[in-house]
Amino acid sequence: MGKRRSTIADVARAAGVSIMTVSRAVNGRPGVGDGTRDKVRSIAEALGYRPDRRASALASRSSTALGIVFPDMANPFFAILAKAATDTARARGLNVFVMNTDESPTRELSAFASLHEERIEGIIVAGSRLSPSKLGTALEAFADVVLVNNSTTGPNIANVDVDDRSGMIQAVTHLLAKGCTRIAFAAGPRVSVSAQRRLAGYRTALVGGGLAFDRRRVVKCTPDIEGGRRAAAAILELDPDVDAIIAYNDITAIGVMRGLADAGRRIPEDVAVIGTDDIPYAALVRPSLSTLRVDIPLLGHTAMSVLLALRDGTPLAPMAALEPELVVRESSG
Amino acid sequence: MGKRRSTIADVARAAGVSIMTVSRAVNGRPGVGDGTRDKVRSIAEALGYRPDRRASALASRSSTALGIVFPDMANPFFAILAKAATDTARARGLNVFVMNTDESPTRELSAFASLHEERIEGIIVAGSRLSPSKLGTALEAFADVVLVNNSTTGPNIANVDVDDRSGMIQAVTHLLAKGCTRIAFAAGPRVSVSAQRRLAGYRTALVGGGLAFDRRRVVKCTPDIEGGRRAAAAILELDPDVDAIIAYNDITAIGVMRGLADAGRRIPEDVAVIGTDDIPYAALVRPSLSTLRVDIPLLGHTAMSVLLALRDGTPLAPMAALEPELVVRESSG
DNA sequence: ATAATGCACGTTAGCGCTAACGTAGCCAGG
DNA sequence: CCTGGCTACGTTAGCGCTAACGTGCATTAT
Repeated sequence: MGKRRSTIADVARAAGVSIMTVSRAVNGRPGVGDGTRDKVRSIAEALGYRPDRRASALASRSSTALGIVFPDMANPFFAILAKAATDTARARGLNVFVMNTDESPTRELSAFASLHEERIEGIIVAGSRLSPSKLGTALEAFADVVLVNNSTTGPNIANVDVDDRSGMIQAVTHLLAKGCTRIAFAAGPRVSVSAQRRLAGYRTALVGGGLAFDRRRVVKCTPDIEGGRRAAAAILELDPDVDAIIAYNDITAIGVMRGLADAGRRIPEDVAVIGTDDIPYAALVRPSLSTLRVDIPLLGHTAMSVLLALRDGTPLAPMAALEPELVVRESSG
Repeated sequence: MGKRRSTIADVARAAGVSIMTVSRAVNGRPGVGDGTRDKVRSIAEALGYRPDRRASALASRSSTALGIVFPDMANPFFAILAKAATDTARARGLNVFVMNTDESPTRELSAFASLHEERIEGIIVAGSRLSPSKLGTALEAFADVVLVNNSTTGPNIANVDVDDRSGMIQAVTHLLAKGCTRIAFAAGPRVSVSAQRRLAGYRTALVGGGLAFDRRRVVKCTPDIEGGRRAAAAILELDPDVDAIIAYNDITAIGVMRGLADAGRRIPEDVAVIGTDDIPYAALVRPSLSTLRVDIPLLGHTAMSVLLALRDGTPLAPMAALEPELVVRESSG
């Protein structure tokens, strides 16, 4: 069997035409007669010819690969987001490099560098852990950028957001109505913009409800199960009579519930818990988790659609933030 | 600001050397003096030069990008596997295209085609949904292949496996010891090799335990929560007195538990349930799920390490299959 | 002293493809 | 009849990089 893969030149030779004609025929571009196009295509098929996207990108100065960067693929929120985004891209024939940064700013920068070395032009960044200025600088390497849940702006940057503030207000209001007065916040990573927005909503709603905002009730933590567990322990130490904990996201909330259980607290009788995102497991854990529901596949699909529109140069209206919806389950029932 | 990104030629000009010297210096290859190397590197840095990997791949006929293909990124098993695999690759400076096939053989083939167009040389395929012959043909396009949980072999193919058969025997034996006699299997997709292996183990253990193997107790299903729910309903219809259900994987098992709950069955009093994989949520759902524990990050890391070894031409001993470990929790306690 | 070696670099020829600009043949209009 | 315009191609010159093979010079062996 012929080991060497066939190139455009092989097809041209076999078809008795020039390589430009093959290029035009294979890419469906005008300037080829119908008969010639069909003939070239069937010969290409017979030879197993597949265009080399790298060479094509190099020559045409435009890539068919995209990138997506986020902190943690083991978090179902990002996994589902990335799934929706990559599926949307693939429906258009575009491949995507998926970069997991493990919550590390350094690794996030190195992901951007790698993507730039691949001469990727369009990327989605979800849940950046970089400061706005560092992020802004890093993003200059890309022609089109979609930021999910981040406020950094720029000429080449579009933003797709969840209305974290509003969601948080819903959560706090619900807890206040339940009679909770000692509401703590397992706040996630300080560098996360959504963490900051959730904190702002938390504070606004507390004050609006006539309660004092107490910075000591805000405990930052890593956004995973273990971080939630540690946050719960820290909160209990500061205020053993805490009666509600809102968590940065659902996996943190799950950790918080474990931490509370370890300390012998009943949920929700002693302490109510609310998460954010409504990952599929939120409804399944014990007790089932109240949370701020976000349509994650829609978010991912939207982010990619916006990126594709930027790429096409299609003008697009600024997006309204997605409104989360409070889902009350056992953990705050 | 200079919009055009700098190329190797810009660096060469600025440093007063040839582009080959820049190439050698930047890539840390021999044939450059220490002083020259440092000087070139600092000038490259100052100009913001980043090598173009596509051009480099084209010229050197070797790519620094890899691929990973699997059915469902929303399944934590694959998300965690992919995370471990991509992290291992990135530690070596390699980027990876992540392809989600949505359980569709057609999309799996199209993923391979896209990867081939990117002239990817090494890929990991986990949980292929293709027949051995179609898979074998599709994989000829790649120089190095690692198959996770698939028996297809070939000159360029390495296999990394979980010992599904053994795991299944542990599960059935445990249920037999509990006194279960009507043990059904929510079997997952028929095309999945691990489903076939789990079925074989199920059958062997049943017969070994003195029970008859009844094909009607094997109900295939999509490997997700909804599939598990439907499988449970189908199993209850065929045998209302079923006393145990083993599921293809943990998310299927979670669906099975929901289906049983919908039908008013108590778990484990009426029906015991056992899953496979031990995804992080298995321990957290209600009731907590007995499962066959697999070290998923290790599996992903191993798969990528094997791929990198193949790429390097490092000879490697054939791998022993990873042994799953039965974790008994409430669902079968 | 002289040839043989090794090292630090430079030059050349592509990798597979496409943008941009040919060119030849055809048809319409004056 | 010629001009102009169109279509269907072909030719040329790269994209940014590296493999392979120079070249010149200092060092060493003989």
